[in-house]
Amino acid sequence: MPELPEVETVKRGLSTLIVGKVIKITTVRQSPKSFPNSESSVNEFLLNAEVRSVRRRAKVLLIDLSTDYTLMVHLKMTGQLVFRGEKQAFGAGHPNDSLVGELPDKSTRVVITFTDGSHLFFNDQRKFGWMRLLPTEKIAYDTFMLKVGPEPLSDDLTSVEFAERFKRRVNTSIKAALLDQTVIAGVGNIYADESLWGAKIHPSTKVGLLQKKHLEKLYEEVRYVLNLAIEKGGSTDKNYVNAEGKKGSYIDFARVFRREGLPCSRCQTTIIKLKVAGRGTHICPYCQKEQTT
DNA sequence: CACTTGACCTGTCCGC
DNA sequence: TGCGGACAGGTCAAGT
Repeated sequence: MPELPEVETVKRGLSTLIVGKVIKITTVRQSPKSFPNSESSVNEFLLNAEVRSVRRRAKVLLIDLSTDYTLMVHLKMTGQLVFRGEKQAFGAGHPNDSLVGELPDKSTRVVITFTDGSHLFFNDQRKFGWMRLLPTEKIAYDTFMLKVGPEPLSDDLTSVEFAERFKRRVNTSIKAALLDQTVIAGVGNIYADESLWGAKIHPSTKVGLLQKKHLEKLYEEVRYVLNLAIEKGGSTDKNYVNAEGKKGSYIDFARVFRREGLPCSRCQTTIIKLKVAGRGTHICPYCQKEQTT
C-alpha cells in the first residue's frame, strides 16, 4: 500500500491527533514480527512517554517520544495506523468513506492506549509491516536510512541531481530504477506508473537510453503526481486508510493505474497492463513507446 | 557491483 | 459452492 503520499497523509493526521498525548498501555498482539522490541524496552521507553512529534522519511513514519526514543513504523503493503478517540463508539455507524469498523479487529497487531483513553491501532493484514523502538539519535544510522535516496519533494533536490542519481542504474528499466528506494525515496508502483505516463516514457526503457529532457520531464511528473496524491489524501486501492480510518481519493484521478481497458485521457488509445520489473504495470501503448536505441 | 528473482503473509478474485 | 492458482500498494536476501 502506502507510498510517500499515503505515509505523508497519515503523518499529517497523527500530527494533529496524538502529539502531546501520553502513552499509558501498549498491547502487542502479534510479536515479535510486528514489534520485535523486548517487553522491558517497551515498558522503559514507551510507557509514560509523551508524543513529541511525528515525522516521515521515505515511506517510514517516525513518532518521536519524550524518552528520546522514536517509534519507527513501516506499513509495507497493507498496514494501517488508525486513531480512535475515547468517546468514539467503535464501529458504530462509521461513515461511508471509512474502511475500518470496530477496533481492534482481526488484523490488529499493536494497540497503544493514551492516558486520555484514546487509542492508536496498528493493523496489518499481510503482516509485512513492523514498528520498532530506536533511540532518536540512532535513526539516522539505521541501515535503511543510511542508503535511502533523497526526498523527491524536497526543495534541495534539483532536476540535475535527480538525473544524476539515475546514472548508476543505466542498464536497468526506468521503472525498476524509480522503485529503487536508494535512487529516489518514496515512489512505489502506483506513482511510478502515473509519473511515467505523465512523462510519456515506456517503463521498460533502459535508463541509459533516456535523454536529459526525458529525465527532466520525469522529475517534474514525479513531483506533480506525488503532490496531487497528497492533496487527494493518497490512494485507496484496497486497504489504505488515513489516521482517521478514511480512504484517499487519488485513484479517482489516476491516468493509468488500474485503468486497463479504459481510454487514455490524452489520445483515447486503450490502456493496457503488462509486467515490468516483476510488477503489474499500466501504460498507454500510444503515448509510451519503448525506446530501444 | 549491477541486476533479477523469490520469499515474506493473508485475502480476494477468476476460471474450471 | 468449491478449489487451485494468480495476484496485490514494499523490501530484503540470495541468486546469476
